[in-house]
Amino acid sequence: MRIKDIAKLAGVSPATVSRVMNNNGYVKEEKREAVLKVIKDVDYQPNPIAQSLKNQKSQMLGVIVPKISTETASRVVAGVTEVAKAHGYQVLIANTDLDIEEEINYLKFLSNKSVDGIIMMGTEVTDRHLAVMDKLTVPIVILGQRVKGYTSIIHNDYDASFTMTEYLIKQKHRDIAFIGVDEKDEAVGIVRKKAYLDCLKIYNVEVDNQLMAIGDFDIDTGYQMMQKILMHKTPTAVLAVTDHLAIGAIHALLDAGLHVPKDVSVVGIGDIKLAEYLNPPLTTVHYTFKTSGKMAAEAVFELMDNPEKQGDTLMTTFELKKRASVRPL
Amino acid sequence: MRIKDIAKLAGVSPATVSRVMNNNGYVKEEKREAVLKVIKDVDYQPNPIAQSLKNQKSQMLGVIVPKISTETASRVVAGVTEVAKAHGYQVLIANTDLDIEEEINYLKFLSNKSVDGIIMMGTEVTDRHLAVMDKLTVPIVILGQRVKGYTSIIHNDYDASFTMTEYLIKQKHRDIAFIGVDEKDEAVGIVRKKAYLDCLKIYNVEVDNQLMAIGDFDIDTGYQMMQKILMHKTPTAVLAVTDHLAIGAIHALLDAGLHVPKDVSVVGIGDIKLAEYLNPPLTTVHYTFKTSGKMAAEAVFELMDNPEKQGDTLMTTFELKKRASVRPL
DNA sequence: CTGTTAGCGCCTTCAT
DNA sequence: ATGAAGGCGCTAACAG
Repeated sequence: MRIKDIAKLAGVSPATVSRVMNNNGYVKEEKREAVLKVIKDVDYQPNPIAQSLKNQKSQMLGVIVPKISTETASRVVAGVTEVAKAHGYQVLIANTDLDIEEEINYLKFLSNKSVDGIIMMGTEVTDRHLAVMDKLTVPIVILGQRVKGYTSIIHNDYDASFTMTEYLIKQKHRDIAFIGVDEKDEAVGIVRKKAYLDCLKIYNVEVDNQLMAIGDFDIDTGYQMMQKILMHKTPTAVLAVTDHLAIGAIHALLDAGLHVPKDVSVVGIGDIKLAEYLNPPLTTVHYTFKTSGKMAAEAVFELMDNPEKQGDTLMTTFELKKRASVRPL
Repeated sequence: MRIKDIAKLAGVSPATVSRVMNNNGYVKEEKREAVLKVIKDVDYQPNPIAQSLKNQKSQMLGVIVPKISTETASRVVAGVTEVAKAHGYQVLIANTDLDIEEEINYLKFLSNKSVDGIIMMGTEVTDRHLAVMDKLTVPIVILGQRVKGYTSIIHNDYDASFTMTEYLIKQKHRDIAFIGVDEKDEAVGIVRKKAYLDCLKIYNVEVDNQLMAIGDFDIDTGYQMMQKILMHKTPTAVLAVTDHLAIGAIHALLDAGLHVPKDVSVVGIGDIKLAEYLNPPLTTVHYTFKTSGKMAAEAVFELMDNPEKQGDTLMTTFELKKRASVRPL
């Protein structure tokens, strides 16, 4: 069913139908009603692709995620879709599965007018990303990392990690192990580690390199890193840069016959949904990922109207969730 | 940059450029190379919207999910995107947030050629859904529910629930509580309950209605339903129809001073990622949601070529994950 | 107030 | 082997 058919049925021209549908231009009341009636009768819906081609707008937002099947990503997407819907937009998901090439491919693909704005939830932003991003004609917002010259929504990783470390120190912990991730991930790999180190320094707590381990993002890694640290020394507390790593660490401790938190306190960062239902409930930092997604989407719409605002950095809030996995000394 | 520009730069006609890009028709080798060079030099990418309009294909799959920020949904989407990518397709996410009206709206919206196929992960399929679905011109696959006349990918809810109940009975449990959900969700609300009841019957275990509670899908509900059941009687085992409900139940038991599994065994269904890391690790049924997503996507592509195959029902496998939350009596 | 026309960018006859 | 022309469905400019 095309606009032409509606026009014929209503005894008017296609232009009139268009005017009625888009509510612009003048059209005599009776004709308007006739058109409306036909539209309703045949349940006509205009072809969005044709509209896109004509309007040079696709009414779609593209979201590039490293791995959709993670709690973080799906919460972000939930936030994005919510705002998108409010603007009459659809959301296109590009799942890169942590493949940098894919990220760049999607960046290119999405740029050709197939979406009106891009939200990129990257882990690593390389020069090649920047090369592609510089040529983009649609607004882009980076989520999770700060990228110079581009609007970024970042989680306050530094303060979060610092606050957490400080909390442990105030509970009189001094032997605080650290389980981190590779530095390729700027926010998680570098910033959270720096905050930990800075905090130790400020409080005059000696840094023991053997109490630090770096690995991947998964639970198993947390388990292995914890084991590695235990071979050297048993800390009184462990700061893991993600909740999953913390869970792995807790299991390694239990398997080593250590009780949490009686023998060793453990904290994470991220506050996954189940953190409070773990045993013991995990002390962690709550990030508002859905809100980040909303902010990112709002920023994109903002940029669609005011491209010159490009470059802002917005920081989301966080909240320390004190739960039973920490014991004061 | 349009095809016309490329044509001009390469000294050929737009038609020739099109032929080169789509690898059809004859074009002299030297011209082909000239075109290819220009395309590479200017990093030209055709406008997918114009292609869609012309080809009457959008190269996009639509996925309607009840709530993207759930582990199930995101795993399904991961599977769909994987298969879609292999076919050169993009994935459009429609997040309904459990709103039936939205589901129907999206069904309508997606049908106008804005996607070439739809995967609907519904909780409830009403007559109004069917009315819209009947008019669809693009293939649709239902995931998670069986709908007559439509290709459906279903999880083997009956056998899974039956197997789980049987497992408890074989561990000599007789007072087996049941925490279910509303019957509006056919697969989870009705089928899993029926399997539980059938199994009790077959093994001549008496059904105690006070040991059964029905509520929502979240952890808190599991907690409350368990409390309610405990007011009546302390069962030796609890079958919760989802892992989240099981987690809530475990907490209610702990708060009531009961140990799991020493005093009460608890099992769930679904095998969320953290199930094995809970304390105690949760005995549950593992569903392959990502695989379901893949199957659904493959079925859609299949239907695009052979629409007459509409109506198949594919059942995914499941696996009983025996973990420490169950104690034999 | 309404209809005709042109064009968004691409692909596919048709003619050469 | 290649180019010109028309059309996918829609909307905006221009007449009238």
